[in-house]
Amino acid sequence: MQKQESLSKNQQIIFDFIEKAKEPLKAYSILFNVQKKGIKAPLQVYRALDKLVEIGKIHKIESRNAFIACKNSNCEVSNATIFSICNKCENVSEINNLKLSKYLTNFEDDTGMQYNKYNLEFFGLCKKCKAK
Amino acid sequence: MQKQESLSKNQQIIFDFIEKAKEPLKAYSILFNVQKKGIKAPLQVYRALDKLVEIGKIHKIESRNAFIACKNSNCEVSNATIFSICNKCENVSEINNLKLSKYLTNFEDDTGMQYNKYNLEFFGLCKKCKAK
DNA sequence: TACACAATGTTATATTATAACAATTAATTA
DNA sequence: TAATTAATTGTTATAATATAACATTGTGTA
Ligand SMILES: [Zn+2]
Ligand SMILES: [Zn+2]
Ligand SMILES: [Zn+2]
Ligand SMILES: [Zn+2]
Repeated sequence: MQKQESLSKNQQIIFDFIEKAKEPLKAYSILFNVQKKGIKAPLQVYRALDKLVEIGKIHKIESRNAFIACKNSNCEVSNATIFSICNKCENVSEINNLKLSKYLTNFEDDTGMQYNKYNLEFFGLCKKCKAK
Repeated sequence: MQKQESLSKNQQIIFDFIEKAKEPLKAYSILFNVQKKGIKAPLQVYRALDKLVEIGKIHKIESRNAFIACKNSNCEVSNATIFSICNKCENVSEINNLKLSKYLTNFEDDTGMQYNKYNLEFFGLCKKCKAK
């Protein structure tokens, strides 16, 4: 079977919902909201999420257990992610900084370990919250 | 109240256990193992973990929901963490790379956001697992 | 068509984490 | 030292996140 081009029914439903959202969504919040579309069980959500993460359409924000659509054409595969997270308003956005991503992709430590993936999360206060 | 110098009883018990471990430990695994010391409930573990993370004695590996002792004198406060994670043997170690940590600490994006913390996790195959 | 694999449906359960409230211990300061 | 305040502990219950196991259905390929 060739590499999948299109999403399956459940994958599409769940991706559409995440894509429309302005903030990262939690699995059970997604479940609650797509029940009208016929998705009834957590596992149906988690399976779709797993696949969407795998193919890079969405990313998991590990520190929040939440999922966000990829808006970065540079990371069609989800092996190199950088996020900016506001600790006050919980706004999350994907950072698209070529210099930084190159730096990280090329990073080598002294242990001989071979890296094929990384996830970086920056925390702080966004401009709005800082002003308050 | 001044900044705490010494750990409380529960904090010490749980820190000792994590410190002796060679791999990151999960909260309920810790709970199971310290029950003989009189710690009976999840909340007792989570409270100690929260405090230990806050003061930088341990770190949470977000992608694994597990905790590891800090072995890096550079990050007595847990606001700047970099980990190396083997996806096969699950070995985790803290990376102490001054150049990289400086680069990240000084990182600024174009949104005017002010960062005071970051967490970076690299994934791949360690030397051992690569050889197999 | 026959095969292999991906995706779905369903029920139950495992794992991770917090709420709420009462009691106790330790540091501060008057 | 006594009163005050903050940190820590103990305890029960429950919330939130995630996976196991198994049967079935869809989909692309040979
Ligand atoms: Zn992305
Ligand atoms: Zn904000
Ligand atoms: Zn550390
Ligand atoms: Zn390994």
